[in-house]
Amino acid sequence: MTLPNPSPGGPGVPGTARPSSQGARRPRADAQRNRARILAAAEAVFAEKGPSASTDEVAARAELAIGTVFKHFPTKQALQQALMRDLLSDLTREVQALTTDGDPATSLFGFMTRVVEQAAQKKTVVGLLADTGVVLQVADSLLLLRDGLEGLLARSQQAGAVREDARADEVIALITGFSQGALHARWDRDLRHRTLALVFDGLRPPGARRSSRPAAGSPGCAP
Amino acid sequence: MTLPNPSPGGPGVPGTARPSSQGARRPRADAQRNRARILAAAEAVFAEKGPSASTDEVAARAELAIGTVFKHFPTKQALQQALMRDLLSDLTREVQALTTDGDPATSLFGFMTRVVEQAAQKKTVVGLLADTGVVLQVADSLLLLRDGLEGLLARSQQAGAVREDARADEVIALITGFSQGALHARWDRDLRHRTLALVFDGLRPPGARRSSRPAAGSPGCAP
Amino acid sequence: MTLPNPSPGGPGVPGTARPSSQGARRPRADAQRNRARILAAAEAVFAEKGPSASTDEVAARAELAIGTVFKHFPTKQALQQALMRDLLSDLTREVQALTTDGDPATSLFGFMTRVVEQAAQKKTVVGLLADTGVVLQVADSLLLLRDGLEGLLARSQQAGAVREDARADEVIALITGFSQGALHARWDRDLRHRTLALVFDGLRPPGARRSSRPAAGSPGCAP
Amino acid sequence: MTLPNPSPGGPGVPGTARPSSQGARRPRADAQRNRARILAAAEAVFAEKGPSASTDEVAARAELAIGTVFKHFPTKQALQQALMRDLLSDLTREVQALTTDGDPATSLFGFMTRVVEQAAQKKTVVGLLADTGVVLQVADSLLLLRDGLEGLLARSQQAGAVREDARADEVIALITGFSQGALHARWDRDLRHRTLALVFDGLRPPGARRSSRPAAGSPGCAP
DNA sequence: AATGAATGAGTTTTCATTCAT
DNA sequence: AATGAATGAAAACTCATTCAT
Repeated sequence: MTLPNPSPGGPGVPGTARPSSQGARRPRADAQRNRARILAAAEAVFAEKGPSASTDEVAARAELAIGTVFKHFPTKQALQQALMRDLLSDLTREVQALTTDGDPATSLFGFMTRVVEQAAQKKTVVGLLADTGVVLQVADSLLLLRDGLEGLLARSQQAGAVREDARADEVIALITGFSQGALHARWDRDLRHRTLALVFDGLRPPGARRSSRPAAGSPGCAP
Repeated sequence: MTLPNPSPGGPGVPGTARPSSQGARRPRADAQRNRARILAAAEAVFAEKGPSASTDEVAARAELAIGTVFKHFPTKQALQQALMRDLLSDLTREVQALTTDGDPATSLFGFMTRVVEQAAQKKTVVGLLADTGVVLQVADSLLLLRDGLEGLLARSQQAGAVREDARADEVIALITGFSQGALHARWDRDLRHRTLALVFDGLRPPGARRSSRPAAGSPGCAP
Repeated sequence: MTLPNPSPGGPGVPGTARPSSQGARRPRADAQRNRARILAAAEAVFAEKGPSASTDEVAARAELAIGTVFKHFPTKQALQQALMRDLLSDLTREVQALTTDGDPATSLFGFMTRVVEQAAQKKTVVGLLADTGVVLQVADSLLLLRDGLEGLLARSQQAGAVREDARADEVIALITGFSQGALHARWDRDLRHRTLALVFDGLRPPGARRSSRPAAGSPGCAP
Repeated sequence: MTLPNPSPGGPGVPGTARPSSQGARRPRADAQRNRARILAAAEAVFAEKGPSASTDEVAARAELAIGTVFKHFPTKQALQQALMRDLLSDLTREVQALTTDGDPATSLFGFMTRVVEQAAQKKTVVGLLADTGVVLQVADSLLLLRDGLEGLLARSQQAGAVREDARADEVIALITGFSQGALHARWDRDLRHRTLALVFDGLRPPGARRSSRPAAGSPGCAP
C-alpha cells in the first residue's frame, strides 16, 4: 500500500556509485519509484471506489500530476492490467514459496483462505476481473499462477490430503468465485469461513472428510 | 439532412401536443408494458456491455425515448435495483416451485447449476452485484431468496442428501461466487461443472460422497 | 449554466414564452435551428482561428452547451466534414444557377473570382481541406461541384470564350489552389486579381487572349 | 574557425548521433549536427502528419531527447519557422543557380513545376504556410525568394518567352497556390501538369501561346 | 549539452439527468 | 405519458514546456 521498493539492487546495496552518492530523487531512477507509487495508489483507489474510479483520483493519491500517470500507463486499461498482473504475480510468488515449505494441504487451504480474505478487503482484483477487457489481457499471468498451484496441489494429493481428481483449474475457479463473493458487504468473516470449509471438504478425499464444520474464525484448513 | 428519426411504434401526428392535462390517450396498461420493455432492454444491455453501459443504450434497445426511461426509473441506480429485484424474484419463484416437486437434493443441485449456467450467459446479475450500491439496496430480495432456499435445503437434509450443518447462507454464497466466476471467458462449461461437482460433494453428508467426479456435461447433481 | 438564448426573436422581451404561433423556440423543430447555429458558429470560429480551434469555442459562439454540439456531430471531424459539405454544396448551387444565366464565360470567371475572394475572408474551406482526413470524406461533394462546373465550362467553350481542351478538373484545381493562396496575409486583393487574370488568359482560346492585364480591382473576367 | 576536434569526426558511420556513451565530450560540431537532425526530422514528421504533429514525435524521429529539441528551438513555432526558412532558402538558392544558366523561361517553368511536384510529396511548406503565425514571421525569407525570381523572370521576359506585364509576386502566388492544391490526394501527376500548362500559357506573351496542351507527363515548360 | 521525467492546462468526448413541448 | 433536445460536470487523454540531474 505504501511505496514499495525498486527491485533492482535493493536499497541497502549502494554498489555501483552514481554521480551523487545516494540522493537520487526525482528523475531518472525515480521514474521507477513513481511507477510503484502509481500502482500503489491505483490499488488503494480501485479497492475503495471500484474499477470505475477516475484516473485523476489515482494521480491525486499518488501525489503526481495526471500527465505522469498517463505517461507511465498510456490508458486507464493499461494501468489496470499492470495492477492485475502485479497482484497475480504476488500470489504466484506466494504459492511458489509455499511449495517447498511444510505440510502441503495446510499450505493450500491456507493460501486459498488468505486470498479470499484479502479480496474481502481490497476488492481490486475482483472488481477488475469483472471488466472483461482486463481479464483477457492478463491471461498469461493467470497461467503462471496456475502453474504454481499445480505443484502445491500435486504435493497435497501425494500426501493424501486432497482428492486425486482435483485440478489446478478448479482450484483457481474456486478462488476466483469466492473472491468475487467476498466483496459483498453481507458476507461476514464467519460466513466466508464456513463456506470455504464446505469447499475444502469437497476437495478432500473420501476418507479425510470433516463430519462437522469448525467454529467461526477457523476455516478448518488443517489437513 | 436532419436527425429526427421516428421510432417504429410512434404515434405520428406531432401536432397534438397540449401541455395541459387533457387528452389521456393511453391508459396505464401502456405504461405497464413500457416498464417491462425497459427492464427487458436493461437486462440485455447490461448483460452485453456490463453495468456501466449507458442509459441511452437501454432506451434505444427498448425503442423508447430516454425521458420515458427516466420517468419510470428516476435514476440509473433505481433501474438497476429494479432489475436485480426482478431477477432475484425470478429465482425465488423458481426455488419455491421446486420445493414441492420431486427429490429435493436433485432440485437443489440442479437449481444451483442452472443459476451458474445462466450467469455464464448473462453477466447481468453478477455485474450488478459488484456495484455495492446496488447490492445493499436489494438485501430484502436476497432475504426472500434465502427463505425459499431454506425450505429446499431443509428437505434435502431430511432426505439425507445434504449434510446437516449446511446453511442457506452458505448456499447463496456458493451460488454468488460461482456466478461471478462464470463470467470469465476462460471458464468453459466443462470447468464450471467439474468445479460445481466438487462443491456439491462438499455439501453432501459424510457417507454420500462421490469418490470420483462425473464426465463433462453432467455436474453430478443427482443425490 | 447559461440557458440557450433565443436568437431569432430579437433581444429583450423576456416575459412569457408562448408555446405556439410565432416562433417555435427550443425543442423539436429547433434542433434544426441549432444544427444551423452550430454550423454557422463553426464556420466563423474555424475561419478565425483555423481548423484546430476548439470545439468548446464553437459551442460558446453558438451559445449552446458543449454536449449539444457533440450530440449533433459526434466528433469534431464530423462537424468539420458537415461544414465542408455545406460550403461545397453552396458553391454547387451557385454554379448551377449560373449555368442558365447570361454569358457563360463571364459567369465562369466571375464565379472563380468570387470563390477566391470568399476564401480570402473565410479561410474555413481551405483550412479544412488541408486536414487530410476531412478532404477524403468529402470527395462526393466535390464531385457534385465538378459536375456543375462541367456544364458551365462546356457552354463557355461552345461560346468560344474558353479553350476547347480545358477540363472541369483543371478548373477545380485552379480554384482550390488559389483559395489556399488567398489565405496569406501578404496577398492583397490586387495581387489576387492580377494573378487570376493571368490564369484566365491561360484558359482563353488562342485568339481571345488579353494582351495586357486589367487595372487593380477588375480581374478581367469579361469574355 | 572551429577547433578541430578529435573524436566526433572519427572513423565509422557518420550519421549516428545517438546520445550514447558518456566519456566523449561533444563540442559545438555536435550541436550543429543535432540541429540539422532535428530539422530533418521535423520536415519528415510535419510532412507526414501535418503541422500539428507533436514535438515529441519530432524528437523521436531525430532520435534525440525532447529537451534537446527545445534547447535548439525554444518553442514549437520557432522550430517551424526555422524549417520554413530553410525550405525557402533552398528554393532561393535553386533560383539563383538557374538565373545564370541556359534558357530562362525553360528554367522558370521548370522551377515552378519542380516546386509543385515536391509539394505534392512533402506537404510541409504548405501545411506550415496555412498557419498564419508562421508565415508572417518568415516574410523576409519570402522576400529573398522573390528577389531571386525577379531576375529569372526579367530574363525570361527579355527573351520574349514571358509576357511583359507578369510580376514576381504573381509567380509566387501561382507557386504557392499550386503547392497547396498539390496536397490533395485526388490530384494526380497528370492533373497537376495539365493545370500547370494552362497557367504557363497564361504567362506567355500573346504570340507564344500553345494552342493545345501537352500529353501527360510533360507540362509544356519549354519556352 | 543532453537527457527524459514531470507538469498541468487544455481538448475531446461521454452520460446521467432535466425540461419544454 | 411520452418525447428527445439540451445541459454541463466529469472523465480520458494530449502536448508544449520546464527542470533537476
